[in-house]
Amino acid sequence: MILKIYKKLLKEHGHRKWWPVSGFTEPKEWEICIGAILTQNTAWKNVEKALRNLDETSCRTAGDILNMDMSKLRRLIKPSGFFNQKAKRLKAFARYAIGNFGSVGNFLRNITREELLKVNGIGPETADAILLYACSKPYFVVDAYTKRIFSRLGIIEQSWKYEQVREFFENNLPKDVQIYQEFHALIVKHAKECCKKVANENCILK
DNA sequence: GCCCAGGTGTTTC
DNA sequence: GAAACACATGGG
Repeated sequence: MILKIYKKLLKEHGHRKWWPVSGFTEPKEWEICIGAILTQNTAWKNVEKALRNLDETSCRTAGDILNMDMSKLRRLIKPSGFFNQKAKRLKAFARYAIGNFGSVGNFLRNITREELLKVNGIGPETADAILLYACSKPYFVVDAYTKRIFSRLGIIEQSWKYEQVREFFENNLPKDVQIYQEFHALIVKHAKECCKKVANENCILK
């Protein structure tokens, strides 16, 4: 049933090419990690401005984040909102990756979900976005859109907790990184077009 | 001016 | 536990 919805969305919207990256960081997966933190409860347009500021300042690596003055980091990411706490989160995250794994590459290869969730500022959705899109590990990313769309369809309950929804999707889909990556991207696309807070009558899933 | 956006951590019942 | 709140910018 879930796979059928996936195929319907894929047919409607095509491949989404997620996660969007410009590739200015080293490694390029690092941009996914910082984007995942910056986009917390924030429109992606605003995140792009913050990422562009980092790009223009040649802030390309975790080390660059660590070495940067806090006030400068706050200023650069200001367009993405919540800049005080996000600056702290970026620092904490970079410190964790480098301090515990030596390099971002090593971090990406060896990090576990359980460990990632212990980092301050990394909740379940951010952790799964990093695991799925930066590490290419099969964890399904659940966001507000996912809950809204699938509870409206009567497939899940609005009251389900994050882990419950994630496990539901993972248990009802082939354990396939490509599908998980594509599906989440399609859900975001679909939500923005046709499943906003006020439901669209022409929703293709109805 | 109001509402919303690819959440998370803390405080308070 | 779960509900309420703080965190902040920019676009519609």
